[in-house]
Amino acid sequence: MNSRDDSVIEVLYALRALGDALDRMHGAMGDDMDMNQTDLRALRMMVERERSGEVVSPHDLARHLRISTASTSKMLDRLEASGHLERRPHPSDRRARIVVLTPHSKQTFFAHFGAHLARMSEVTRDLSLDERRVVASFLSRMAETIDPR
Amino acid sequence: MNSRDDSVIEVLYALRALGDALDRMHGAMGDDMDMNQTDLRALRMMVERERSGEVVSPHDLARHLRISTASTSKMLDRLEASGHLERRPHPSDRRARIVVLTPHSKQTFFAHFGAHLARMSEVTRDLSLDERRVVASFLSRMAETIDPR
DNA sequence: CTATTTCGCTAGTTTAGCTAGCGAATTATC
DNA sequence: GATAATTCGCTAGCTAAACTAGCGAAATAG
Repeated sequence: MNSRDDSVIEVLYALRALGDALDRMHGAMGDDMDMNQTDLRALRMMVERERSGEVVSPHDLARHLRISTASTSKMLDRLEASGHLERRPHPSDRRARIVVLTPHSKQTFFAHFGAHLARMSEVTRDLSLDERRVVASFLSRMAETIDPR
Repeated sequence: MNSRDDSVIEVLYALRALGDALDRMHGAMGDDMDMNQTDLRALRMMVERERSGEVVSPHDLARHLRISTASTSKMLDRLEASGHLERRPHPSDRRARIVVLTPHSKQTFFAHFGAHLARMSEVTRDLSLDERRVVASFLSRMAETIDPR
């Protein structure tokens, strides 16, 4: 019983350390790319959304980042001025906009994230296929538990 | 070969989702406790350091949070004013200080973190002992890889 | 013993959030 | 079909929390 609890605590401890490490990685990436954390989170969201073939509206960004639509407008100004994205008309709703990443932005993003990604892949490849399944499912369930969205 | 890569990507995808979820949890905790992210990160660091029996100086906090010592001073002012910590003289270096959490602060922290912790423990308890070992070791190695400190 | 470094602090500036409120477009109600 | 209500993104103005520069006190090096 005691050893069971200890093993749980070890996992949670490692989870906290990982969260810290991710924070720091994001912090360093922000410094390198000369942008703040929110703007970088927006970039990450857009990369992910484009990967899965979805379009992103300013409203989506506001919801995801939990900032006001007003602050989102200013953020989009920054990201547009720095050449990271473009505002485009929404195809069906003439009130709305969609935002799309520029090729330059994606290049910059992966140029800075690529090295991390490679090292993270390596660590993951050390796992067996079964272990990857266990880990991926655990991480997903944990994410879902922590923030059901 | 293809399925191997897919399984890696699934893990990394879940990892990103988890990072997002932790961010959101911390954001919500900050809102609930009416404090900003940096101050909350400071609190988390101090809880952790006290757990492992170490003392914390303003300088330690500045390094960990990657903010200037000037900003750290102001942050300590905030945390002291809100009754979260006390500045104490450093036992051996009369220039320096150490900062300690108040009992009230620890109570508040765990009152807000407790529910999350319980749910996270549950998810972890669904794993077998072997799986916990695999997960904990993976998370630790990943954290170490991402940010060797 | 003097010079340099380290510690935390204050003062003033900048950045990036916030709320309030606007016009334009859409959707619901009569 | 007219009009009322809602939704969308934006601007203006305010505030919080970071930053840099520079200070005095204490510690350490030459």
